[in-house]
This record gives sequence, C-alpha cells and structure tokens, in this order.
Amino acid sequence: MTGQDELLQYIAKQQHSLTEKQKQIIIAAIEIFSEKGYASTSTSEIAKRAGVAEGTIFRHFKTKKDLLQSIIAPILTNTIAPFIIDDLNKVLNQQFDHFEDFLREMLSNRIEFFRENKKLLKILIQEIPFHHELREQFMEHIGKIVASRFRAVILYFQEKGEIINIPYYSVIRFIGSTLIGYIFADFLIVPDNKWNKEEEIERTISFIIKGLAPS
Amino acid sequence: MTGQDELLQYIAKQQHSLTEKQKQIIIAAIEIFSEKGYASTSTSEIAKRAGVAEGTIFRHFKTKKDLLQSIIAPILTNTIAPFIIDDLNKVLNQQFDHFEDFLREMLSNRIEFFRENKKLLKILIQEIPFHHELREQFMEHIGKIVASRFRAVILYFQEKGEIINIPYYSVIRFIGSTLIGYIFADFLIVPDNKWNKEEEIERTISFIIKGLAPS
Amino acid sequence: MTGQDELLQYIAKQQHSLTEKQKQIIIAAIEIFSEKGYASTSTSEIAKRAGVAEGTIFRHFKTKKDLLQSIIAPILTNTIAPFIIDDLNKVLNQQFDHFEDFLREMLSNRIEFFRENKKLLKILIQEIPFHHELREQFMEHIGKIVASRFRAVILYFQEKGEIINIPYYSVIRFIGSTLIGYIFADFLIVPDNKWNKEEEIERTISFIIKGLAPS
Amino acid sequence: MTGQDELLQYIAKQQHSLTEKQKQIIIAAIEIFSEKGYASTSTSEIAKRAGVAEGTIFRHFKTKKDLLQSIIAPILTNTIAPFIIDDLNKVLNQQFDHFEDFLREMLSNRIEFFRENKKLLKILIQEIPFHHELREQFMEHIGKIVASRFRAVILYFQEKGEIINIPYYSVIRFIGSTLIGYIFADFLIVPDNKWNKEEEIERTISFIIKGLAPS
DNA sequence: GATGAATGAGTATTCATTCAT
DNA sequence: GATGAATGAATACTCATTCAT
Repeated sequence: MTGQDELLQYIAKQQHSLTEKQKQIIIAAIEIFSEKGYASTSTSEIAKRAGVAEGTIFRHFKTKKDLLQSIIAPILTNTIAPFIIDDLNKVLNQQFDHFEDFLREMLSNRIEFFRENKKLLKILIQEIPFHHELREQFMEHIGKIVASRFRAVILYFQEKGEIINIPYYSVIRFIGSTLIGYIFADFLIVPDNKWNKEEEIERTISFIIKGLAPS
Repeated sequence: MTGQDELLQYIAKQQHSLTEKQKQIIIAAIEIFSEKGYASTSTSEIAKRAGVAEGTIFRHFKTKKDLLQSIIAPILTNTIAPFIIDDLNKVLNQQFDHFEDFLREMLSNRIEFFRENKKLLKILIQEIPFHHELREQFMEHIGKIVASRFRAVILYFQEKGEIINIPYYSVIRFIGSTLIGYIFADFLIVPDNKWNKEEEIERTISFIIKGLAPS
Repeated sequence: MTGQDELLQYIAKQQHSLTEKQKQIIIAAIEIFSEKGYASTSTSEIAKRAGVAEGTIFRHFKTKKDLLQSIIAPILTNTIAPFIIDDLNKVLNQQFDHFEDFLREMLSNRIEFFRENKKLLKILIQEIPFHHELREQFMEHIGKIVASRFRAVILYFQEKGEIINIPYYSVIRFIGSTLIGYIFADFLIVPDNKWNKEEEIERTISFIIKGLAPS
Repeated sequence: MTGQDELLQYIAKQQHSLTEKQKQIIIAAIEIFSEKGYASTSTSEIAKRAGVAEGTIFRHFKTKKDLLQSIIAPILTNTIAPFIIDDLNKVLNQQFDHFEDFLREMLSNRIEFFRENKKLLKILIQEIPFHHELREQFMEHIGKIVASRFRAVILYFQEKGEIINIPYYSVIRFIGSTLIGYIFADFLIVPDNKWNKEEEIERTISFIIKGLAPS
C-alpha cells in the first residue's frame, strides 16, 4: 500500500493531466513490469490489476511499448532536474566548500531518489538493454547533460587540489560504481540484517575520498 | 565467428557429454537470449538459428526454462572454481605477499573472465531478477562459497595491517562495485575511444588500495 | 474536392431533412466504404474523417449496417425515378421515333448517372452479394419496376419491327451488359489514353443496333 | 458435397504438393470467402469449418492474406493456360475456319470454366478492387497475355473480312461484356426458370456476330 | 444533440509443447 | 534420435456499441 501511495504521488506530481483510469493503468503496469519484466507481462494482466477493460489500456496508450515509454520518459526527464539544479549548481555556486560536503549531499540525495523510485528504476535498468529508443533517450538526458555538469564539478575540485588529477570520466566511474554498489547492497542484497545505514554511508564516503585523494 | 568459437570451446570444455545438436542449440540460445532477453526469444527462433527442428530442442531440454538453466548452471559452477582454487588459495598459501598483488591478479583474472563470457553473463544478470531458482542457485554458489573464501582473504590482509579494519562485506562491496564499474566502462559504455586500458587498470587498483588503506 | 461537392449536392438533394453532421457522416462513409469496402471500414475511421465523435454516428444510425442502408437506400429509390419517368416514358409517349434515338438517349443518360455516382455504385455492387436486405431492396426497386417498364419499351420497338423478336429479357441482357461493359472500360480499365469517347459511344450503339436488328 | 468434390479435384489437380490439412483449409477458406467476403471471414471460422486448429492455418499460410493469395494465384495462372493454348492457338493454326466457330467454342469453353470455378471467381471479382497485389497479378496474367493473344485472333478475322474494322479493344469489350452478361444471367440472376440454355447461347452468338458484322 | 471514455467480445497471429513418423 | 506438423491457449490489439456528462 505504501508503495502504491508513493507511486501515486509520483504519478500525480509529474503528470496532472492523467485521468483516474490512466493512473490506475500506469500504476499497475509499473508494478507488474518491475515484478516480471516488460516482455513477460501481458496487457490482460495489467488490465486486470488496474481494474479496467483491456481495451481501455489501448485507448490511452496506443501500444504496449507506448505504455512502457509513458512510464519511463518522466523518470528520464525528472532524474536530472534535481541533480543539476540542486546539487551540482550548489557546488558551482560555491555552496559546498569541500568535496566531502558535495559527496555527502549527493549520496543521500541519490539514495533517497532510488528509494522512492525503486520500481521505476528497476524497470529502466532491466529494459534499457533491449529497447534502443530507451537507450537513446537515456543517453540524451542522463548521459550528456549529467555528465557535462558532473565534469564541471570534478574539474572544480581538482583545481582546488581536493581530488587526484586523473581524467574526469574515471572519477565519475569510481563515484558512480561505488554509489550503485551501496544502493544494491542497501535495497537488494542485504534487505534485513545488521546493516547500519549511517555507518555504511560514512565508510562509503571515506572510501571514495581516500581513494580519490591526491597522492 | 570468433565469438562463436569461443563459446564452442567453452561449451565443449564444460560439458563433454553434449552431442553436436545440443551444442548448436545452446550456442544459438545464448546468442539470442543475450540479444533479446529470455522472454522475448521464441524456441522456434532458437531452432532456426541452431539449424535443428523445433522438436529437437524439447527432446534435449524439457522446457524453455530448462534450456535457460542448462545455460546458466555451468557458469555458476565454473565462476567460482578458478576463483577459489587459483586466486584465493594462492593468497592463503602466502603466494601473494601484498594486497596489491592479490588485487592486481584478481582484477585481470576477472576481467578476462568477463570478456570471455560476456553473453552468458549478460543473460545471467538480466534474468536473475525474474527467476527465483536462478537467484537461489546464484546465492548458493557465488554468495556463500565465494563470500566465505573472500572473507578469509580480507581478514588475512586486515590482520597484516594492509587494509582498513571495517566489516569484510563492506570491503567486498567496494572492491566488487569498483570492479564491475570497470567492466561496464570497458565493455559497454566506452566501446571505442581514448580509453587506455593499462592506465585505467592502474588507476582502478590505486583507487581501491588508497580507499581501503588503514587511516 | 469536386467529388466531394458532387456528393454533397447529391446528399442534399435527396434528403433535405439531414443535419450538417449527418451529411458529413454519410459523405465520409461513402468515401471510405468505396475505398476499402464496408467490412474493412471502421466506424472510428468514419468518425475521424467526418470530423465528429464516434458516438455521434450511433446517435444517427443505430448500427454500422444501418449507416450502409441509409447510404444505399436512396440510390435504389432514385436510380429508377429518372429512368422511368424521363427516358422510358418519353419512349412510351412516342417521343422517340426510333430505337436508336431511345438507345442513344439512354446510354448517355446512364453514363452520366454512373459518372456522378461512381462511389455509391461501387459500394452497391460490392456489397450486394453479402447483404440479403440490400439484394431484396434492389430486386424490388430495380428488378421489378425497371424491368417491367423496360419490357414495355422493348415490346414497342419489336412491334414496330425495329428489333429482333427474341424474349425481352434477352434484349435487356444484351443492352445491359454492353452498357456496363462500356462503363467499366470508360471508368476503370482505360483511365487515361487514346480512348475517344464519342467514337466509342457510336461504336457501342452501332454494335447493339446491328446485333438486335431483325434478321 | 458436389461443390466440395469439384473443388477438391480442382485443388488436387493444381497443386499435388498440398497436404490433406492444407487442402481442407483451402476448401474451407474458398467456401467462406465466397459466402461472406474476405474481410468478414475470420480465421477462427475457417479453422472450425476445416476441422483444424487455428494455429494450423498459420503454419501453412503465414497470414490471412497469404491464404487468399494461395487461393487466387492458381486461378490466375490456370485461367489463361487453356485459353491461349486450346482456343486461341487453334484459331491461329487455322483450325477455326470462321469467326462463328471460334466464338461458339470459346463461349462454351469459358462458360464451362465459370461453372466449375464459380466460388473462386466470385472471390476474385469481389476482392480485386481492394487488393492491389491481386490487381497487379491479374493484369500481368490475364490483361497482358490474354489480350495480346486475343488481339491476334481479332486481327486475323478482320483481315479475313468476317468482322468489322474497329479497334481490337472495342471488339474485346463487346465480346467480353456480352459473355459476362450471359454468365451472370445464367448463374446468378436467373437461377431457376424458363431459361433455355441452348437457345440463349444461340441468341448470344447471333447477337455478337451480327453486331460485329462488317457494315 | 454531441461527446469521447469505457467496454468486452472478437481478431489475426505467436508460442511452447506434443507426438506420430 | 530427429523431425516438423499439429495443437490450443495466450497475446497484443481492434471494433462496434453504450452511456454518463
């Protein structure tokens, strides 16, 4: 239920123009796509879970693929907005004095984002290898824009002497993979036990900072 | 062709008992599964690419899912064998004096493994979230066995004072995610350009070692 | 555009009671039915081309078949009116001295009619074999009435000794099929080239007259 | 039953390679297509009447349209073969001394052909306006080949002075439309009554010959 | 009167699986 | 062992029709 409500809010926020039925369909689709994958999900199952007739799906989304797009497009558009505007710009506007402040802010920000959009992101990650339009959209939005913004931040801290002088894409790679590693561990692999979130975040930040410190 | 031959060797090596037709089917299935995903691949397409009749597939593999299992099971079994026997044991047998030696050996070893089994691993990664038997097998083999062996190695170097004293699973996470980040960058994201492999490996090793150095 | 205007006039003439929307629907239906056939035409396509909502069609025409009927019924009623009243009566009223005069008048008259109602007649011809109500209506109107009037004319000229003394239905058959042959050639088969209309009409009239001349 | 047997023979004759199921499907399709038209016939109905599973249809004929083609293609190929070889060549080989002999032979020959292939030809006539591939095939086979052969015959008799000196296509039109008129009358319009076939044929031949006599 | 969202039965087609040869 | 014809349930999608607004 909580999950549903979060999704509802998400949907409601992004696209005010959606009718009630459209929302139901999108919510149902997100749930089932993330459970079984796009290809293994039948439109009849989506209809059933959404509580609408099968035809209703196709009145609003021309094809099944169109439904997938309608789900994923807003993430792509909305993943970057806060990223750039909030975090990265703050840095560029000298609001973060140190690399560590930036890192800490960004990590918690991104972790929050992943937590809220778990299902959506699962779908995105699963389907991107098989749909070139998704891949292209992704590259367009995330790849180009985020990368270029990120690059500026890295160069900034490199000039300040806070991080080692290696190519910016290597820095992105190290930060990115460690971040994703954290998220996987947090949500998928260690779902329950003696995982102390705050300590782990501290360790992760420390690992990155030390790893990127100028030698 | 090269790709095919490598797969052939792989198949031949692992399972001597396979008939010619069986090999053809497995090779075809690996190719198509990795291209379009398990759910979007039809058995008739596999039969066509393998050059056998549709019925033949079902003579050897009871169901389509059985075919998937037959493909993935050997990776699971064989991923760990060299891991433990070659690398890890060497460390435990004091064959690696320093953490860096171990890391360097392991990285190149694993990178090699990924390169050779790209398609297989793509299938594994794609399908694991949707098939609980796969997930369980994976946990059984990789999770438990590798983790426990790895743990010994980490404790060993922690006692030697070469790496920081944090929980072993955090260390695995850092090494693992950085390694996977390297592999993704190498194979998927940076397919062509000014990516100097040796330099990148050095940077990666350096990043991990510094990140894990005792403070 | 011209085609549309002609149809509009046609519609307007026949049924004054039609609202604007109704006319648009009928015009759209005629166009699409004649292009793709009744069965292959969807009501939503008609609605789109007519510029009305889907529901509007069903407000005016209970079912899709009802729409077909509404289109075809007036042709059936109006094909014969001028036929009988104008041509045939003229003959019976001794306005045509000779069979040839009658034939010439009727040919050009009918050719004109076909030209103006090409689409309608295409629909009629295409759909008659599959809808028994149409067939019955057709028989009722054209079959009985026209045949009986025509019969009178033929008997008249047979008595005058201008045409051979064979059963009237054979005469109708010869004239009818030759006329239809002319129309097909004119409109469908020879759409462009060295077809001299006036010469062809003369040849056609000459063929019928000689063919029906008393031996 | 009789109808079915004739069709069976037809099918068997043309395509020896057909399996039993394929024949059943084709026969069922011919029957239903000719009853209700291609667009209004569902593949499930064909399957039911043929006594096969719906999937079986698509194993043999990739699409519904492919099934239509498989039905119509052989008529197109086989309509002309006897036409040219038997009738027309006979004329060109001076086997018919007079236009009348040729005409009589051809009429009965064609009438026979129509009688045997009533359903097939109904489908052909109904569907040709809506399927351009059919139209093109038709033009290719019937249009070009038959027309050119026919032309030779007409020129031959025109030179002999037996028929009037008008363009050959007009002659084809007169003969063709009268022939078709006969066939329609025979099979469709006058299905039962006081229609004396032999007399009608004589009248028809007489009508054509007189109509085409040199003036 | 007009709309267009909603429906659910129906459509062509695909698919994993079976089985007689 | 291998084949491939046959199956029938399932699939994505369409359609004529209804009905609340």
